[in-house]
Amino acid sequence: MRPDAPSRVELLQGTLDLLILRTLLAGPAHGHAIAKHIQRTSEDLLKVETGSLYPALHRLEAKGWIAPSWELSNKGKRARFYRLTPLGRKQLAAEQSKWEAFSRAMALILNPVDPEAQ
Amino acid sequence: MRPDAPSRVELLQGTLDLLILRTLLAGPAHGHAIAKHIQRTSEDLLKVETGSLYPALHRLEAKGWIAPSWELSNKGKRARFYRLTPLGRKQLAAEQSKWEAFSRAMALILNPVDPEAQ
DNA sequence: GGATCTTAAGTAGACTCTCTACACAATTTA
DNA sequence: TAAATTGTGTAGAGAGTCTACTTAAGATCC
Repeated sequence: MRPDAPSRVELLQGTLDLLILRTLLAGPAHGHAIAKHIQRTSEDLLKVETGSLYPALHRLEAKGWIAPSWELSNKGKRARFYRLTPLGRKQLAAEQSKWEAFSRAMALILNPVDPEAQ
Repeated sequence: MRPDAPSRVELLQGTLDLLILRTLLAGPAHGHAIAKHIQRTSEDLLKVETGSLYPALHRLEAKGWIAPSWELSNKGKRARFYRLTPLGRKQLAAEQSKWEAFSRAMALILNPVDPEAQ
């Protein structure tokens, strides 16, 4: 058990969908595993709370971007596995480019190139 | 007058404070000018609506990060100029590094390096 | 047998922030 | 006189994340 979060960052609103969709690109997974993957892959910078995770999964399912099925986890427990739908792949691509645009816009403001910014 | 937004991106919640503080680092400015600076500097990717801008300015003022004073704009109209306070500079530094951490975390997930991600 | 830990899914409600859609006022331009 | 520009502001809706719970089943330990 890790003593405590190194320096956790709160999720910015609107980014969780993208994180979930991107995680599922590697293959189907259940909620618990998705959250762990995000936390581990982000080197513990991000942590998805269950109160954010499950509503988000239901939201994505309702929009037809992911599809669920009950299966057994590798610990032998019943778990709801989600997989990306074709629509979900399109959404992933859209959200990814939206993120890149936003990220670029932030960079433009935080690190201005123009010299007249006195 | 520009025909229409090229491809505008919505602000992610929690980033406007950072954008405002960073803008004021270049010197005092009034609300209208801050919004225009953000839009122009981001190459029209971002646009701050007045319904977001003014509540944000009042929020930052209430927290002691910016300080207002009525002055005349260069168009000769009364305008509320805000300047960064010392506390505001600290906050700017904190939010900037929070953004960088978050941005790095997103990159880790969107572009995983590890090859076992099958 | 009972207690506790781990794995897994879930809800309720608070909270924050951005947005749309307005109102208001002064000045300039047509 | 009308309309555009500059500038500040509010009300209310909507979205999404958080804290703080609840429930359940299997595993482990005493």
